Amino acid sequence: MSKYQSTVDIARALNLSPSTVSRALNDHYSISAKTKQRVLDYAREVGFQKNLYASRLNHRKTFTVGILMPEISSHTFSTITSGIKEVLEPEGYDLILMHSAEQYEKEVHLINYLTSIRADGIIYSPTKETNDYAHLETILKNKIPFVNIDRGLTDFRCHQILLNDKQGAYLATQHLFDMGCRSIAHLAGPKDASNARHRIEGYQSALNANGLPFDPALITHSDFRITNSNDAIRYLLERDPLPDGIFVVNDEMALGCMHLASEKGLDIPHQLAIIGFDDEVYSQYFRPSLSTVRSPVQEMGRRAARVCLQQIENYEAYPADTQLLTPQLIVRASSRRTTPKHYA
Amino acid sequence: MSKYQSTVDIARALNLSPSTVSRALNDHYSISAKTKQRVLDYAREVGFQKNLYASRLNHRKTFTVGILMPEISSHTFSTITSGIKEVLEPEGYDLILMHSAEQYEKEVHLINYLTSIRADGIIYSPTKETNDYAHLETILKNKIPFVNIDRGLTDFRCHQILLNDKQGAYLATQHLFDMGCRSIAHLAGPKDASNARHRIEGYQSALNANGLPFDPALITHSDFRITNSNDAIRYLLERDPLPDGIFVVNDEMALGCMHLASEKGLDIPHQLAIIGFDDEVYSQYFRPSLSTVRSPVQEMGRRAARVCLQQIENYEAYPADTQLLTPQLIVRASSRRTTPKHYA
DNA sequence: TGCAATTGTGCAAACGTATGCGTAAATAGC
DNA sequence: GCTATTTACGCATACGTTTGCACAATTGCA
Repeated sequence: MSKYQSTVDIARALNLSPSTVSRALNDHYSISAKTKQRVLDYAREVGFQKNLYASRLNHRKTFTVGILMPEISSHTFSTITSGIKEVLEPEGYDLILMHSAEQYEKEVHLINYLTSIRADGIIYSPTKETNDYAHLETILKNKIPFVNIDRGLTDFRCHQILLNDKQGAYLATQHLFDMGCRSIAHLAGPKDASNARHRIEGYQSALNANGLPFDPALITHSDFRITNSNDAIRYLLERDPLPDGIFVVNDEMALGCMHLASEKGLDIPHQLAIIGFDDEVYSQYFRPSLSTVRSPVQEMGRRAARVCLQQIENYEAYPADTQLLTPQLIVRASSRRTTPKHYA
Repeated sequence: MSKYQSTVDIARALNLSPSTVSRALNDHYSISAKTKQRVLDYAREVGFQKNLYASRLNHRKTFTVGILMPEISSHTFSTITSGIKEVLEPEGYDLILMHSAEQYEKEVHLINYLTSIRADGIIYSPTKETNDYAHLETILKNKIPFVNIDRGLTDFRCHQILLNDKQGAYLATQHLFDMGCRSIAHLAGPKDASNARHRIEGYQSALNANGLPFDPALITHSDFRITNSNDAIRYLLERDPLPDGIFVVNDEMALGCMHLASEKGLDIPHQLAIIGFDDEVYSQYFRPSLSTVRSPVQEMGRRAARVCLQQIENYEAYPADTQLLTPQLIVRASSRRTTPKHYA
């Protein structure tokens, strides 16, 4: 059975008091070099590890920040995390990653875990299921530094760092229009995901601005995963007449779209122009390379971390605020049908 | 300043003793329904969260398992994690993900963190820099359930779940030979990564088995990332005569390889056959679709979790042991030059 | 009405580490 | 050689929660 030694055990073994052992382990000035050496040697020999539960019982600050994400397999997640690390690790914070796997129940459990270990701050993104924020009330009541990212929260006041999804979708749709597309379909995300909704809004807004009618038959929903999207894609590809452009809610599904379109022998981009969203690492290497909308995800992580730090330093000084990041249109071969000047 | 209320605070407010409050919060049978309700209501009102540092001070078991990975952006990592969750969450364990970012120093720090919070088990993969295992001695000395995965540890006795990388590389190289390739290059991984080394061994072994000479000029190294591999890829593509097949150490770099080869106007697979390793999600959607070697990563996670559980239940009963998982050859368009019967 | 059984609550100790304070021993200063 | 200072350590307490035990209050039963 695993059993760590304690400072008391060490004290007994070396005929010292626990306080001396504790001070020796923490390199306290008042302990003689000789005693320190004795303690350190013995501690190493028995594989001593401080019990954090005891150690932190006295201390207000834990120097840990929790990151809770619904999804960990995408480029977006790992890059956000990387941005967060960039800011928080130099400040001495440990990062604890937790994964809610798009399940509300787990999210609640893990938020409780993070507050129970008295994380100094929490950076969070909700699951697709999340529409009750009762579990976040505790965080507000205790004034825990908290930042919501990537997926917006409606009717809950807190710091948020979001992408301007509507603008990104607008850019993508406008681009397809500029490339000559006049029947633009949208392969959308889940109806209950706020960023997917905003992308639909941007899509509609761009159609509207260009005098194109909004045809509900040209929009279909799936989740964000390529493996679950074949039916939705086929629905669009088998329409008659075929749309001449598709704005896809993310690159992963856009990939599936290109794949099935190729199988059908469609010429991309001339028969069908395709643009995705997210600029995954692989998107530029595709044939044809995939046009997309890039979100400054690393910057999103950095900002979230900074906002978290500010709250840690002075909670009251920073009232809840939402930052909207600006997306960038990336034009590649999957949509480049002509080359008007402004896209040169 | 954030300040949680304690059971003592609640007790004072409700004119109860801390023990009654504690029992009420834990739904202890000996507390009256009325008192429980009073406590629960008040606790909710003030946003009470149990202090885990105090709570776990008394208890041996924490029901947490730490996962420490050098890299979190790949499909491999997220799938392994998913396999681990599949086994451990139903058993009631919380999973704590930590990221060493290929830095030995961080690895040491985070291993210490995980032992300090008395994780019931640790599932781990070393960084590329790791060749000193002093920090793992503590784990052995305290008999902490521990499983190393994906990247082998040399000269350190512990439970390991690894892929048979040599066999996978052998399969890939043999396949290129079967497709008619007679000048097979290898775009390898970092020299100090054990799985990259094993893949080189498998490559050499297959050359040898087929009577092909090993030409050191046909092997070049890079790290595993596509963004850093252009020079290495160009080195191979600019050789004269051009190799007629390349076995690439992972799919990500194979993608870069296909991309640059296409830019040079090479016909894949007929002038140059390419096969990768890992079967990333996007590989099958490429054009040409990418041949690869698939590792049962989900199963790797499941097995690691099971081995971890066994140790938690009875450490002594399971002496250190290494399991080698069998890779699977996935033949797709990037290497399918002819179609001999056994690849039909 | 008296006594036993049951119910609900409080007391006190324990978990392991950190730290203010007290003090004995060693050293310095004259 | 005596006092003053410094050095090195121990004592006691605190952190917040849990839990064995004691006990008061209530109920049940004859």
